[in-house]
Amino acid sequence: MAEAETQPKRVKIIDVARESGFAPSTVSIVLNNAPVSRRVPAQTQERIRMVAKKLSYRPNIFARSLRGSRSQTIGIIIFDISDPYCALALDGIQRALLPTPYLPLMMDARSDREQFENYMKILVERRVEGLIVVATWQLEQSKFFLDARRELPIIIVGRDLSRYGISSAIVDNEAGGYMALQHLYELGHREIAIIRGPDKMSNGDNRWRGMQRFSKEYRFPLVMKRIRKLPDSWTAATAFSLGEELTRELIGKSLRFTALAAFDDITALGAVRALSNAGLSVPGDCSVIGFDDVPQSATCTPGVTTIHQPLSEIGDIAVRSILDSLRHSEEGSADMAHLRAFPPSLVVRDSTKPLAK
Amino acid sequence: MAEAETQPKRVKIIDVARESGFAPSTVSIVLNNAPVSRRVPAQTQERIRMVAKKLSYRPNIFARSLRGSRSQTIGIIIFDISDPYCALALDGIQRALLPTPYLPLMMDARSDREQFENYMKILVERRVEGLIVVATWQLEQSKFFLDARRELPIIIVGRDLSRYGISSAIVDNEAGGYMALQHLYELGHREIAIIRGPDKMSNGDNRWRGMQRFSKEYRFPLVMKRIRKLPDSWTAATAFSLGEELTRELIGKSLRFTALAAFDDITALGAVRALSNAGLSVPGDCSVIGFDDVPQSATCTPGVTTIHQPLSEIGDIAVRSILDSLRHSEEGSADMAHLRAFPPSLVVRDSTKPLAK
DNA sequence: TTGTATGCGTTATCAC
DNA sequence: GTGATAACGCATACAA
Repeated sequence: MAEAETQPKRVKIIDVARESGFAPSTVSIVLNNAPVSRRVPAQTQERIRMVAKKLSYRPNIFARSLRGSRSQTIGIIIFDISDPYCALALDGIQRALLPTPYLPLMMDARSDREQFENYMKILVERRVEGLIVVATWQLEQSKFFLDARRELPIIIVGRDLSRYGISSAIVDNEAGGYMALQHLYELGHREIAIIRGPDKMSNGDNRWRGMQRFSKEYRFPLVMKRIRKLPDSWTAATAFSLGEELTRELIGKSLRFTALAAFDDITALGAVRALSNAGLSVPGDCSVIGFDDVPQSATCTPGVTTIHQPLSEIGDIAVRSILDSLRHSEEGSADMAHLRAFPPSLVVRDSTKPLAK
Repeated sequence: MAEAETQPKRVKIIDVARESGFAPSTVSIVLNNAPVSRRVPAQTQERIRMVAKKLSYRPNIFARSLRGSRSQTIGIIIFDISDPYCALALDGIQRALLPTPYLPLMMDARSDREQFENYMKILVERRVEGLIVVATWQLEQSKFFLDARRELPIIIVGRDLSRYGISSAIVDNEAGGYMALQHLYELGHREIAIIRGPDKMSNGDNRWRGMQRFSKEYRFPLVMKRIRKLPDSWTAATAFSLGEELTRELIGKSLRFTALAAFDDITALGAVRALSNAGLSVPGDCSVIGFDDVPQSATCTPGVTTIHQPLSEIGDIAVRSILDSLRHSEEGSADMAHLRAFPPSLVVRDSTKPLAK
């Protein structure tokens, strides 16, 4: 209704120039802190800046990006923002990006591979200067990654794709698996059921590998019949019901187990549901441990003991890595793909307790 | 590795022109389906399109946006993506946006008011053609909204700001509050504790109003001493512990209550924790109902009965509203701010059950 | 030290 | 029907 009256005319650099009495180029130089600006008198600079602020001048990004090809933005592409793990990682990344001059441009693929690739193209097209990918599973090596990597620095959070030449930042999953099993063991549990990750994890399932290492070091044999593997159909959306189903299956076989280690928190929550439905209490009859430390493991009752991922640090490193690469490519120096793995930590809540003698 | 390495050089419209033997302007006209293109022979069009595809030409958005001032993007600004409610709403919006030619440009303010306003400015600056704001609480009338509204269509999801001339899409909170209380009542509960929303909700607390209406219609008095109000410090991050605290308080006063209606799901989860810590079982000793139907109310055990918001529809309407406004302003027709309220629905899980006689 | 001229890739308005 | 040309707003090399 009110839109016909005031067409808010944008203030351009030439307006600032006129108002301050200098030429547009001078204004540009000053406002961008160009190297040459060191030779323009402080007084001039101040005057220009003042006028710019007074007119609340904001450069037109399209013109700026068209001219140079820098956009001052970092692309963030998330495989599925409904996945609480992704949301947590995103938070870390955003916080790390805040003090930098870069603007995050985020896209959510909503678990759709095609969308994911499409968005990657779009982000490159939008001239993002770097790309941070948050994808925790079901992400195979993609031709797009390699193509994109030729044009801009790129890092992936949550998966290890370093062997394909893509920098990666992840939690040390093996250490986490080790810790989870160790925790149950030290509480006195010896009959432990395990729900492993799906085969398809291109990580291989390092959490499982960590458990195997623990088993070896402590000479504590893992009994195969108490172990189930998540199917490849496992996603953030199906984790709960799969966890419930596999646990029901374990219970049905009337295998004894006094503790259960799940591949992740949501799977663990499904396990809790199954145990409860079978009339077993957690942790009374069975201790349960998860992995990831997503918000729901803290807000359910009993709170679920889990392995925490330092996503704040991971986000930090992801951002720093991108900025480093940017600087490197500016300086023409080499920039190797690297893998950063961060140590997880144990968060003890109420779903685990010492084995009653 | 002997494969032909194409340098990441961008293909421009002039390349397509050369390759197809026509002029850049003709190419532009055809590829954009401009009105004039009706007069260029089908054969020419086809040839141009073919070449464009062959070279995989993608127009430079910066040049395009600089020239015209349309960006083909819709801005989405989220007050806090960690809030599962926001995440849910976002999902609905994204899905609705998918089949349109508009690209979502999303920013997450991470609960920071200043960031929020800053991002709003940035989005306007980036020439988004419309703005969808997802903010469920703690959002007062902002000068920015009104300013922005003069430049582009804007709709807010999750709050009713229609009285300030901002289109809004929300769930019918009053109906929801009514339903929640009705559910407990029909299960036979008469001693019902209630945790109301904070005063600061600029909605006023319509959920509470709905409960009052139920109370009147059913001649079922609400007993004040069983009612607690969330403090203004209530946020997505503090909801759990506030719910726990208020419930502990209620229990401590040894007031009898056989059911509890919480302002939202997370608060309800806090209540469950408090009840459990006090040795009371849910729903055995006390039924609990939440509001929103966020994921964690389904994945905890027992699952929490709650009031579901049709966020998919709400997202749909938000997007449609923006597109309508866009069309209107193109046609110069009037475009009134409106309020759309959607009916919620009851989702019965395991945290409520009939009162044992 | 400051100003002028040029080009970034498109699209729209004209002539042809 | 098609093609040359101007303009969008800015940054930069170069001239003054």
